[in-house]
Amino acid sequence: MNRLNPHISVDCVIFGFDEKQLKVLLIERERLQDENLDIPMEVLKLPGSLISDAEDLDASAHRVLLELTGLDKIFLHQFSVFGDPSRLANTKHLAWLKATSGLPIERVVTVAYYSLVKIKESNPSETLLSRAKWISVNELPQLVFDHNIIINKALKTLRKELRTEPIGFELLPKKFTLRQLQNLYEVIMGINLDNRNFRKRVGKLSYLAVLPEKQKGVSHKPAFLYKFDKKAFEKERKDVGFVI
Amino acid sequence: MNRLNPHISVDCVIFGFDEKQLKVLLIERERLQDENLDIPMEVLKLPGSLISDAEDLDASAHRVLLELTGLDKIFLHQFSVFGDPSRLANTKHLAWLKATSGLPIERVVTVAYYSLVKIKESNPSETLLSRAKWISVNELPQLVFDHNIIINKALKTLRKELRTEPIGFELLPKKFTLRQLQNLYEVIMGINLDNRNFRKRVGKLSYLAVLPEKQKGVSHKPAFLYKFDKKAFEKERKDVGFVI
DNA sequence: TCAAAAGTGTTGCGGCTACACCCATGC
DNA sequence: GCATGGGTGTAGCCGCAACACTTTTGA
Repeated sequence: MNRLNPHISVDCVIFGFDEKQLKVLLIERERLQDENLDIPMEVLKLPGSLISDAEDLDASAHRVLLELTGLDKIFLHQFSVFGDPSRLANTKHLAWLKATSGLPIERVVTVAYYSLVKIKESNPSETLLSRAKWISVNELPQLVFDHNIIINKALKTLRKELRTEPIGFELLPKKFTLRQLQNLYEVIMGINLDNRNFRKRVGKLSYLAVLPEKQKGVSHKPAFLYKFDKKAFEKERKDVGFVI
Repeated sequence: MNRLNPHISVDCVIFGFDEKQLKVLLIERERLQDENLDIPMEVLKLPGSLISDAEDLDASAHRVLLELTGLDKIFLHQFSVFGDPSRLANTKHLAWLKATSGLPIERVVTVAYYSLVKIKESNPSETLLSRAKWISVNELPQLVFDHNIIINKALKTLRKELRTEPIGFELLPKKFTLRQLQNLYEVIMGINLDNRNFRKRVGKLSYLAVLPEKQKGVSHKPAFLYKFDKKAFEKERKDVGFVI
């Protein structure tokens, strides 16, 4: 009863932020034994997996993520489904999938998740480490199947959510400076923020708590460290007006 | 090649607004020939269907909707996937599904859409008319499978989208009064809006166009009619600041 | 002492809220 | 003429944008 279900998969777009760039964690697919290396074929893919029969979708996605980053209980949101009947039409990619799964694949509908991880705290398992790569979202190569489309939609979703949900913190270390937070918003949203106004704004947030601690070892005035206070956020959350 | 795919379905939460209440279009399921009417069983369900093999997900949802409302090219958004392995666990419901589909159902992952329709312009086909019912979201009975959960999530999604997207118009007649628009927001969001301020606000919107026409046959001062100008909206759309 | 980033206040403007009365129509 | 909902203006407050200099540290 714990067979793989060859009709449904999950794919995870795992975002990370390295202080300068927004990145995505991609996997170098296995080479086939008889692969003809003269015929070039995309080698990078999103981490994903067919679901297994008795497994919930969210559980599948968590499993993929745990295997890949060593991280448990992290931010993970289902954001879309991709089910175009021709999404696996690329014959090279399909042959690869059949060979590696050992299953008779016909049509696969994939449930897409996006995840936010703290790059420095992630810890890929040994076996995957060598095949996993953080790639900047601005320098994505052609990926297998429809994975570029999936990432684009994940990015759009992330930008939208970031405007209304306090999820930026998920991409930063537990303790972070206001400058790091500002950079994160600037990079992901593609905007510039006035430093003073930004500080005034976030200074009012009850759920952004300053710590009695400063940066160390920087060759300039060290900044105070902050943390996201989840409990304060849950308490304070009040939905504001709407925009028509 | 156009068999039904017994692993994946679509379900549509079709919202309508009747000036006072937000409603959902539900279907009375067929009775089984040998159904024991002494054993009560939920009779209402969301309109939905297994997808067919060569059909895109969106196309399936559009098909369901066209059959049900006679409406084509209407607002339809995929908003979630429900894939809990035990979502079909209710043995009565499952027996019913097997009997009506004639297929060996094991696990079905369903892709959920929500749709906004103008109740008065919808026109269910003869065969469905008698089995389709508009039910207020405040008076929902127990439905089959996990359909109550699906509707709740659709409602949450609708409220969220309504705050940032101009989709309320989809629920109103092509020509509507400002009072109708205000009622719609008040009912769906569960808030009260100051009439003067509401008018001032929407008065500024370039994409809300007043028509040289008034209501007729009302026993009070007739209101001007407005329409949503989609082109003006597309042009004007500029993403505003973000909320952290 | 220099380089690099942290941190800080004020002013003007525009948008939001709160609030009460007259108007046009059908009956 | 009365009941019903349509339609209008103002004043105060708050939040947001614009803008430049001093401070603290390591090298």
